[in-house]
Amino acid sequence: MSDKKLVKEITSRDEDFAKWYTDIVLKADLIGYSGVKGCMVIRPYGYAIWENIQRILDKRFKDTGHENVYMPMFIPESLLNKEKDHIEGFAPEVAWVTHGGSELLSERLCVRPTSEVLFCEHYKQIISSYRDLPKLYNQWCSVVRWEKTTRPFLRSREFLWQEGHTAHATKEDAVFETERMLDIYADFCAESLNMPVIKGIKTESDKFAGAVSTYCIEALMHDGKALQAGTTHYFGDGFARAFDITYSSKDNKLEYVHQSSWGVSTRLIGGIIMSHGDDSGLVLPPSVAPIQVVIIPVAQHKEGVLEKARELEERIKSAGLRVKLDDSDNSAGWKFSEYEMKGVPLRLEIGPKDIEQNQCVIVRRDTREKTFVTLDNLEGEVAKLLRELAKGIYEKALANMNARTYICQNIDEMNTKLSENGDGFIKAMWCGEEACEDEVKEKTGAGSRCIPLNEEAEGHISDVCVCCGKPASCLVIWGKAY
RNA sequence: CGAGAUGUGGCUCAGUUUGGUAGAGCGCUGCGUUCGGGACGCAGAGGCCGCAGGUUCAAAUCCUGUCAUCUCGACCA
Repeated sequence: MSDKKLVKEITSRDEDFAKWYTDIVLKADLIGYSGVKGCMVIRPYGYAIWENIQRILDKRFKDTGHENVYMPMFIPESLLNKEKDHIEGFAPEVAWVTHGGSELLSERLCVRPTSEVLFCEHYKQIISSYRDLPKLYNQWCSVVRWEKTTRPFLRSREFLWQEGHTAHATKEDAVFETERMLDIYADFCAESLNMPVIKGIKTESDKFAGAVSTYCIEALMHDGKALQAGTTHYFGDGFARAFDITYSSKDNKLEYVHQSSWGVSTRLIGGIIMSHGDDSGLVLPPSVAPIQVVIIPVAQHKEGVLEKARELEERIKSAGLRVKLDDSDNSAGWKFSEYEMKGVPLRLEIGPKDIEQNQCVIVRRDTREKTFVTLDNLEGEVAKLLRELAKGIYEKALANMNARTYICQNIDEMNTKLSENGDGFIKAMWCGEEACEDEVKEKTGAGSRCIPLNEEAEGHISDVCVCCGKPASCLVIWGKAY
């Protein structure tokens, strides 16, 4: 009955995933469009999710010794040009500032698409001894990339992110940092976003411009498309050589530093939406949900109901949770739908009948399961339900990923699996040749996502390349990507 | 960047073919009745039809350009 009304509101997820996604970002009040293509207004409810992501990650960064800084948003063209691979990779999508007021600038400035060169220039100034190392800097900022096709959160021209940039004395230290941050990202996705990811290395052709190796975490969305949720890079001493960042070692030799960089962006919000959302709207992971519990008074005009609701609000707040009491005069049914759209993990209903029996009703957003909770143990039950919901949506997302992961021996099999079961991850062996990588993408639509790091778990499924049949060098996860 | 579609009160859209006084539903405001899954009645407010040119006595409607949104490709966090 109510379902009929709900389906009218947003497009069914399985009918048209792309439209469903757009409906959610707009109707859950996450964003508004602006007058510039690909630049979105992040509204309070959407921004609050980002603030929670920031708060949790920032703590993890600081706990591992990182410091926050802020770099300028403009990069002189000559500075950007210093590292050849880097500029070649980014040139097609940088935005340029050419005028100050009506004056033509003597050198045009690019709006940062990423800040490697700024950090390098600065590191050159402040690093001179092995005693200055490591430098573990991070910045929270926005960057601009002039994308051709744009989608809210997934690919916008300006987006918010954090970028860590570190300088180390040795290759080992820099590689350790690169892998450590990848682990932090993967843990964060699992624990705080309840989104399972696969850790891997990008192939040569997919590497970051200027990197020796690029690591990534890849998540699988509900529709079977892959989303790169985060990335870390090991730079070797390539940037150090281009920018002349050297230090004197203990034995007084001049050495180049070894560097890493790593980032996650507001794209994660897109990942949350597409991992957990359903036909009623968003489903938010408790750790980052702006509102974890919404209290809906039933028959709130009746004596004692609002008072009781406020009392429960205060108790839940005191327990350290984010809670909202909706005492507006919308109907209870309207509120139910509204907060389902917004993905609030738990809904607490309190009405005259409940008060009589010293209880309330708590409904889980993901399963819609109703629990009658005695008020004596309210805080404990709420915390328990939030934990269970977090676990539940993680397992659901993991089950989706597993169900949509196919092991294939050849290209025909890849196409068969994709057309029979829908998009997903394909595990198949690869010889290491770029030509085969391209051919697979051309024939199946699925590109290489990564070479998974967790080899023992991923397994060795064949001795030969899925494409050319020559001896294989590694397992690759293939998939269509956002 | 290539192909296609769409821009009309806050939202969803009708009106454009055939030029002639800007419409509906929802939402919003006020009052009253309601309240355990998107309540109802009555009375109101709100739009130079994305923007800029052009044709015409007259343009939401025809023409040109431009911007934005969506879809599909190519390219990319």
